[in-house]
Amino acid sequence: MSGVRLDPVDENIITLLVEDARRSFADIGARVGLTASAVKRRVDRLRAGGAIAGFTVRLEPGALGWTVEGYVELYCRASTPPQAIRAAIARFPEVVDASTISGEADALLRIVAADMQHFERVLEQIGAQAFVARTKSVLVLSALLRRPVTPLHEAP
Amino acid sequence: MSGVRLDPVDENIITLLVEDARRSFADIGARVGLTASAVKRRVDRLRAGGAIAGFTVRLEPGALGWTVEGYVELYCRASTPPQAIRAAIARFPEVVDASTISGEADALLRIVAADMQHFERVLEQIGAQAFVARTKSVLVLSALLRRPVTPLHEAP
DNA sequence: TCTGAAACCGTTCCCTC
DNA sequence: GAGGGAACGGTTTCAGA
Repeated sequence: MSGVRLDPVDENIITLLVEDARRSFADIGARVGLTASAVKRRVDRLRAGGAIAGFTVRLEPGALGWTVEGYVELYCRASTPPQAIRAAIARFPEVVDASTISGEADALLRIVAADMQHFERVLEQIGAQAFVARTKSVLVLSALLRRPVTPLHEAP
Repeated sequence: MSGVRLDPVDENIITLLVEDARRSFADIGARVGLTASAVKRRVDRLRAGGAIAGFTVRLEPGALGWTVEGYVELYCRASTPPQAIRAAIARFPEVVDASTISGEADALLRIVAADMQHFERVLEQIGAQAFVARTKSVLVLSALLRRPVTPLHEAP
């Protein structure tokens, strides 16, 4: 699956793109010691290999009108397939992150809502799904850290 | 704080940039009915207003060698200031997301590690911090959904 | 892996609405 | 205040060596 080998130059390029994805290849090349076309070829290879999934914009939820954030643990009825969970929650744009997890709960969702009433309504609608036995939620009080995933820093 | 007003054209532009942040202004303009310079002015305004925090690359953790992911609840000793938590966990590059939360625990961390041994070692080191009373962690079994935050879809 | 040239794009300025 | 159009300089993207 992960058929990509990254050398230190690739990691430098990725780090620079994490900081600013609209940096020019010439600028990146000047920092890593390559020409623009050499950088482009490496980026193309990283995209083809799947290490780079795409380029996107970092948005400020607060500035877009999203002021309430919370996590919701989902406890599902016996033998609910993960795909059923996925299909049901994908209909809610407020769910920005969802994983099946170990432990007592079956899944953990991260929800971003415009305000508390909005959050509550989404929570009710999710709790009303047929496969949901119960939910347990916590609100985010303040964001301490929000980092993109970067290349391996050192051997574990 | 959120001194930004977004009209439907702004939301279209942001949606297109979420899909591909390296799209040219001319290409975006052709899709929203503006010229390249008009699009640039709007993007500049969105950046200045804080709605757009920057441009970045979407990476595939698995392809970069990160195979284990988990959530860690932090239970801290009485009156640990959030900034102390932040300062301590910021030293671990494996912590990609951290928030103070309501409920019994004080903070929730998301950790991305190379393998299970790596995850365990990070967990031990975080648990050994002076202000940490105990931790409770769950492993991510599979990612169901991973979405970027987008503009308001409809009125809440 | 680099060079070079052509096409393309980002950026700015001025004009119009 | 916001968009259109043109012009300049830098960038991307090929070919070819």
